[in-house]
Amino acid sequence: MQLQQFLPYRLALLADAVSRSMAAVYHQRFELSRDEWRLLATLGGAGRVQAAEAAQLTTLDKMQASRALRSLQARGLVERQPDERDRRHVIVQLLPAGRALLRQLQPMVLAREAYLLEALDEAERAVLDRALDKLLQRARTLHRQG
Amino acid sequence: MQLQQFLPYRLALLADAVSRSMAAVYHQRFELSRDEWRLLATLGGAGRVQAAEAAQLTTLDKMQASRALRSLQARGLVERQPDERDRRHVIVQLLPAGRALLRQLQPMVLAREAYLLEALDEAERAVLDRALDKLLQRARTLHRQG
DNA sequence: TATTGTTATACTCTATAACTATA
DNA sequence: TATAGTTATAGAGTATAACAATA
Repeated sequence: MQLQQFLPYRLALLADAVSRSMAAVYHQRFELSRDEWRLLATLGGAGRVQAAEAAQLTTLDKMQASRALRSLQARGLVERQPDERDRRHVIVQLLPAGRALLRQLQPMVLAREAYLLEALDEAERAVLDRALDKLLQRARTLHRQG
Repeated sequence: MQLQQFLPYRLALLADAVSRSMAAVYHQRFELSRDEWRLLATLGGAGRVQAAEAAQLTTLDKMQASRALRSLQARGLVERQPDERDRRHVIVQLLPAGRALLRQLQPMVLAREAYLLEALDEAERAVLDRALDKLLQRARTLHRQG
């Protein structure tokens, strides 16, 4: 068995390298954690959402989301308000400062993503796109079964 | 921007799900860490190698490799001996117990990898194979440049 | 009694660098 | 003085569950 050819290993290396190349922007340059960056990006397209919804959209659990949102609020980037109709819920939304930061950050990470994808032609991108979905589905099936 | 369509996010989710589906075997069933599993798999195909070589083949740094190898030795799975020609070097190799464990473990993870890849036809696998390499190359370029 | 979100805590990983022994 | 490997340690991330407020 060749570890270098083992799909899980190759995916781990790639995801790690890609993640680091993005973190160079959102972490080193904007001092956001990965979770904070994910929430910011999601809230940028989502308007007002419940905390649980924001967590679900970013694949964070409620605890990770809670901590990241608290930190974003402390920096004045997002607002958290109790939902008046059910005060157990918290409604989250970007503040202008968050929007401004996102307007700076987003083009930079999208440019990096574009640079990565330039390695592939249209047909290859289409195959990759479907392959990632299919593999994810199967990996989750394996994971559910233990 | 849609986080769900963002390549780095999708790769992270996939690599994480795939990694968990493999850890279900090597970790939960055989009580190996990811680093230990990587070293075991590599030593299975490599014979006697220097510690630094083993580290390089598994993309671990010398500290991670040192710890994982110590733990594998403590369990009687690998042997570490000083190199008589240069006693700063450590030569590592699998012991029979390590080989036996690998013979049990390897078919299980390879079966899981095969199940994942069954989601794709031959042409798709070929494209994925090249795409992963090309993306890794570009991600590393980005990472080197900061 | 159940649900949402928060807090506490312990555990694992990671990163940096100091240290040991050999050369 | 340089190298291979080990050890120490601090920081970040992760996982579980106890907890408070509300329903």
